[in-house]
Amino acid sequence: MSRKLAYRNLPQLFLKAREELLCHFRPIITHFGLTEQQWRILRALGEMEQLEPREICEHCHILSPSMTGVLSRMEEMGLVTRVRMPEDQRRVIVRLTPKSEQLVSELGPLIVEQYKIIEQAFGPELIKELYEVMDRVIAAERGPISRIELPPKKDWANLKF
Amino acid sequence: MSRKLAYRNLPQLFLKAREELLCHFRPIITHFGLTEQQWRILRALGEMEQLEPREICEHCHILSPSMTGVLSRMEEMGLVTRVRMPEDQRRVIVRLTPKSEQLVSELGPLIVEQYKIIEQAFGPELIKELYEVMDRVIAAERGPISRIELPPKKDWANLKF
DNA sequence: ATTCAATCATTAACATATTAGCCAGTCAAC
DNA sequence: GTTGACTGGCTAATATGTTAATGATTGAAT
Repeated sequence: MSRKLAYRNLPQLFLKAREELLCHFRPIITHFGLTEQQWRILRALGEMEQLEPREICEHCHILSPSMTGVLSRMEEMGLVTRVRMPEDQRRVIVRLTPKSEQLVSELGPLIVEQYKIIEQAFGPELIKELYEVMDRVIAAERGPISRIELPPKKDWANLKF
Repeated sequence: MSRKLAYRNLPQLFLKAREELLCHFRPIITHFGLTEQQWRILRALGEMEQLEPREICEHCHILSPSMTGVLSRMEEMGLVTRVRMPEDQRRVIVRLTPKSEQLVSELGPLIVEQYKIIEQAFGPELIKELYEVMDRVIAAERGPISRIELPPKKDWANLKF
């Protein structure tokens, strides 16, 4: 009874391919004492000047509960400032500090250098295709995809066999 | 001073695209009381009959320290058995249980159904291209890619500005 | 002015990711 | 038979992912 499914695990392939790329950047990022998520946020703030936590979540693909902790630690490290908006006490403005501005200006060019190296190694066409295919996947609407009907829920965790 | 880097954040695009796919499978997996990682392991064991933790780590892209906890919880739930190899007490054999065999045989077809739906929504060519591009990225050798030289390390976390 | 739904950030609880280090078991060289 | 390098699984410590719920704040409807 071959249990082999008809489709290879696509999300897992994404995971593997992503790791394949990231392993070339991780050493650079950790060299500066940052985590990958912290660098995503620094890079976003470097490009957008100022953002609200909610906007950073969307842009960097980090969930809100994680964001709270990440920003707290970054504030502690002196990498960002958090200021409540006077006109709406729920919202917050996040900015880079002089220190992190400096950090980004040093780290950014190194990342770009690494991209160039990877582009040569992978072949420029592959990189181009990558961006293109990714965009097409992301562009595919989430909504209109129908959902399969699920069988009645069993409590597998407590089922005895 | 526009800080915009020359390259879009490619690992982040992978993250987004992966999430775009996974959000169609996650409801199915959680419906059965599983996490995504647990399903990856169950699927692998369903196809390979028996595996050692080290092999599962490679196949499912889960690091060894995480694997310890995941397998412990799965053993606790009665989803896998762990047996030490007599001839080499360091190694362990992991297998499905009758319960999880049953689970996989129920869950697997639902996953396949969802793939078919996604394939129709995305277009079969896109899926095909996806698999192809992913494989090319993964095939790109990790070794021969040269590393940029890093500047002397500063302790950014404690630098005062 | 009060009520009510919606919004934003946060907390709580648990699972996993990541890095470093540990420890027992194996195996080959001495 | 010891030593020493190596392997495989594990622990520890910290950071993040994930889901659900809380709490304060706002704005619109009453």
